[in-house]
Amino acid sequence: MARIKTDNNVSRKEVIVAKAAILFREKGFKAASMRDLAESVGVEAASLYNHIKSKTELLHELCFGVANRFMQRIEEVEQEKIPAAEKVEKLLRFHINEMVHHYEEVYVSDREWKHLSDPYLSNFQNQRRIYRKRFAAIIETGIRANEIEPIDAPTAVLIFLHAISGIESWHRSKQKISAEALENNMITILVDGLYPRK
Amino acid sequence: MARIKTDNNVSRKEVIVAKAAILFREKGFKAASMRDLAESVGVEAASLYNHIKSKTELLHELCFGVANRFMQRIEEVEQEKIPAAEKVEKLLRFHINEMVHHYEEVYVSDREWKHLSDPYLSNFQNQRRIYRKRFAAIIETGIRANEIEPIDAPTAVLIFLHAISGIESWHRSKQKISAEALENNMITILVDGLYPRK
DNA sequence: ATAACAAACTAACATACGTTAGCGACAAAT
DNA sequence: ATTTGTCGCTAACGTATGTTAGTTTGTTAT
Repeated sequence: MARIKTDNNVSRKEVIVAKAAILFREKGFKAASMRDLAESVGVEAASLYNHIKSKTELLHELCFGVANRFMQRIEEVEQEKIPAAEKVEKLLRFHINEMVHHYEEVYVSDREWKHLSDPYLSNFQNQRRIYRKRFAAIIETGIRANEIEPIDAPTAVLIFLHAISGIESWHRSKQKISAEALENNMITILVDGLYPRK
Repeated sequence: MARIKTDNNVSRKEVIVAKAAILFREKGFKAASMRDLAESVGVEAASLYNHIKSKTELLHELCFGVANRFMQRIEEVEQEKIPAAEKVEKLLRFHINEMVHHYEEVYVSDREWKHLSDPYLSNFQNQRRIYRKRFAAIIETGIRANEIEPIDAPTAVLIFLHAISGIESWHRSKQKISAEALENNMITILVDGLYPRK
C-alpha cells in the first residue's frame, strides 16, 4: 500500500494542500479533479478523504492562508514610523516576494477564489476589499504629504496588484532574469515610471 | 417555441457567442455549463447545437477574435512614423479601451485560453508570445533612442498587460470613476510613475 | 504478541455534463 | 397551398466527477 510521504513536522493534509495548489494553478480549480490530485499525491482518490473534508476545503485553506499573510503584513507596515511612500514600496516588495516564492498558492488564491462558496466567499471578498482600502489609504496619506504624485489611489492599487500578478508569466518564461533583477525592475517601472527623470 | 432574438445583421451564432462571453467571464469556462448558457439565451441546451459545433468552439471564437484585433492594431502602430514612446502610449490606450468596451471577451480570452485544445492552444500561445515580443521590441527601440528609461523590456510588457487586465476590478466596483479618468490615471501611473517630477 | 488506531484500498452511488438522434413547429420560397 | 429548409423541442447516452461505505493493511503502544 502506498502511503503519503511526509517529511518531519509536515502533516499529510499539508502535503495534499501543497499538491492541490500546483494542480489548481495549472488546470484551474474546476478542471482539476480529485482523481488527478490523488494521482499526483500517489494514492487513490477516496483515500484523500481520510485527511480532508472536501475539495472546496482545499481551496479555503489556500485562499485564506494567503489572505492572512497579506493582512498580517499590511498591519505591520501600517504601524512603522516611516514615510508613506516607503510603506508603499515595502508592500510592493512583499507582494513581489510572495509571488516569486509562494507562486502556486498566491496565484490560486488570486484567480480561483470565485469558486469558494458562502460564507467563505463573502468573507474572502470582504477581506480583499478591506485590504485594498487600507493600501489606498496609505497612498492617499503619501499624496497629502507630497511624497506621491496626485493620482487616483484606488486605481493605483488596482494597477499594482495586477501588475505583480503578472509574475506568473515570468515563472513560465524560458529565459528568466534573476528574482532580484525582476524585483528591482518592477519597482523601477511602477514607482519611477517609464520616462527618464530629467 | 422560443426563438433566439436577433437584431438585424447579427447571426444567432453571434448572439450565443456574446452570451457565452458573459457567462464564461462570471463563472469560468469549465464551471459554465451548456445548460446555463442555454438558459441565458432563452432556449434548451440541445438547440444550441444547431448553431455551434461544440462548447470549445465558443472559446476559440472568443480568444481568436480578441487576439486578431490586438495583432491588427500592433501592426498599424508599428508602421506609424512617430517616436517609440508614443507608440507605447498608443498601444496602452488601445489595451485600456478594449478592456473597457469589450470587457467580457477580452477578459475571457485572457484568463480562459488554457482550456483551448491543440492545435488551437499552441496557436494561441504562439500569437501571444509573438505579440509580447513585438511590444517589447518597440520599448527597446525607445530605450536606444533615450526616450524611455533603460529597463528590462519584457518585464515592462508583462507589467503593462497585467496592470490593464486589472480594469476588471474597476468594472465590478461600486463607485466607478469615469472611463476617461480611468484611462488617464492609468497612463499617468504606468508612464510617469508614482513620485512627483522634480 | 496483541490491541488499537491511522490510513490506505475497492466498490459504488448520485449527479452533472457535453453531445447526439429524431421529431415537430414555424418561416420563407415556389 | 404546398414545399423546403431552419430552428427548437424531448429523450437519452456515455462519461466524468465528488463523495460515502465498508474493509483491509500497516504502524504504534501496551
